[in-house]
Amino acid sequence: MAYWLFKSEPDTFGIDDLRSRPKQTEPWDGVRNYQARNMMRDQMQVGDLGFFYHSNVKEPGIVGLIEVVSVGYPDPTAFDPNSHYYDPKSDPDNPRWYLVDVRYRRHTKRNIRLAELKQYAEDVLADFPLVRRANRLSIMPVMPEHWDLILGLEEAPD
DNA sequence: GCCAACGTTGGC
DNA sequence: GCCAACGTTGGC
Repeated sequence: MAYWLFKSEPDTFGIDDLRSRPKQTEPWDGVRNYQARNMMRDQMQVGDLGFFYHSNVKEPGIVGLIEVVSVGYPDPTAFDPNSHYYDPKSDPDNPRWYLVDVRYRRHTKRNIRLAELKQYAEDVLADFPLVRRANRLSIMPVMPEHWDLILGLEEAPD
């Protein structure tokens, strides 16, 4: 079982949107970055857990927990000319983009803000990509010790 | 709105 | 295969 972090802009798709979906489940579509694709296609397993992170907002941070409920499979939006995520270079016989389905687990008790996580950027979270400057990876692995630290922060005063 | 960082594209 | 130009991400 592995841990991940999934970034999303809540104006596009936020934790509340996921909770309101049928079965509280949604394909994590539209990822067009090879590193992120590889993680979904090759590494994610059913039962893996993820942090749901809100980016591009006033106070970016971790707002919830989600669960991976499928292994990787081709992203159908890449084949749909009407989709915002359409990629004519992705061939159904040789798909370029993959996704997993994720299910809502819970909101965190509070927004565990990026600014707060950055306080640990020089020590315990030194190799956590999220706290590095100008990090653009939309999906990243979370080491178990980092996962535990962050869940501990959830219980701390805001 | 600014801009740093970084991924992608395409000319050569 | 190099690398400049360009586009996008995302914090601030």
